[in-house]
Amino acid sequence: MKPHSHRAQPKVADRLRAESRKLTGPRRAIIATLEEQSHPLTIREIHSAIGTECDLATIYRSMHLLEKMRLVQRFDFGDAVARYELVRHEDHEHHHHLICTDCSKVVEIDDCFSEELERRIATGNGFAQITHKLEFFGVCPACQSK
Amino acid sequence: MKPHSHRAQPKVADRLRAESRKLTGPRRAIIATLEEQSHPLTIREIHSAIGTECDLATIYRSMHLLEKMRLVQRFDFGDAVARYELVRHEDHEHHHHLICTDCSKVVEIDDCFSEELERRIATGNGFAQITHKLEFFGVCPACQSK
DNA sequence: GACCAAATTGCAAATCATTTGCATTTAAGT
DNA sequence: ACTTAAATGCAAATGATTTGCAATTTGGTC
Repeated sequence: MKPHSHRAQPKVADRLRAESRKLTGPRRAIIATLEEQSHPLTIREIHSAIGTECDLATIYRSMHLLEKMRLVQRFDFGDAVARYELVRHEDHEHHHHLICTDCSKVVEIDDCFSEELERRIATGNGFAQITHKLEFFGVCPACQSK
Repeated sequence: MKPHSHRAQPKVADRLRAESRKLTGPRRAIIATLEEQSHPLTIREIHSAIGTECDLATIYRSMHLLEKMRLVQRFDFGDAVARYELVRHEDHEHHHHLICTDCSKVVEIDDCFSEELERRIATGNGFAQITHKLEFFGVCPACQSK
């Protein structure tokens, strides 16, 4: 049984409709795919999970839209490939990852440094609307014993 | 007068020689260019600073080598472009940036969260050799008043 | 100071991720 | 069913980065 399967779809449908966007076949498939995975997926991974019934360009365009609507979140792991994760709960939107530099295994990290540091950096430099990107890298247990 | 001009060259020359690498014209030019800037430069910026006397491919190759030798450091700002900064002091190798999302102005940040957090994340997940990438984004003072 | 081998370069062609133009299709509301 | 804006597929374009290969350099040697 798929853990969260199709739970987000109605919510997504409403959000799309609210902006006179459409819940199309490809978009259903993309969201269903993201729902089954708890870690960020690349466009290519989404594409092969869906099964080529949908063009790559369509996925690129959909991800841009969904990102702008804050329904998905984009992550950059430093390789030149975008990864996307479904936003399941608003309060979980902010999180990071721990990526194995050897096998690319991804662990979700909920810890983050204190907001006080961010605030200090913002005010110290006069910047507003400050955010940050943070990802951790290391060698996972399995790869350490190779 | 250029602040740090040509100060790193001899050190770099030694490090290269130690690995039977060569200090060539293009490499001198690349390093000289990086020395004049305190913020990370893209390959294209380095190329146009040097003045086309050197092929783009050569710069790409040199940056890979210099990065592997830890003479330069690569940063990713989330756009699909690599940026490189000269490593001036070993003790300053670890730092981050604050980037204006409007005008791309870059401010160097020496603050970082406590190593304790990193250590907790590492041990908590059994990972070794842990590192992290962290960059801040916001709107700089100048762009706030536009 | 010439000589050699290995390292490096320039140039062009190849990759890879992502974007875009355009004609055709489709979801949503009436 | 009808209309229309939104979305899609396909192919071609972009942009960053990489790579093959022949021609040049650099650093060490005699």
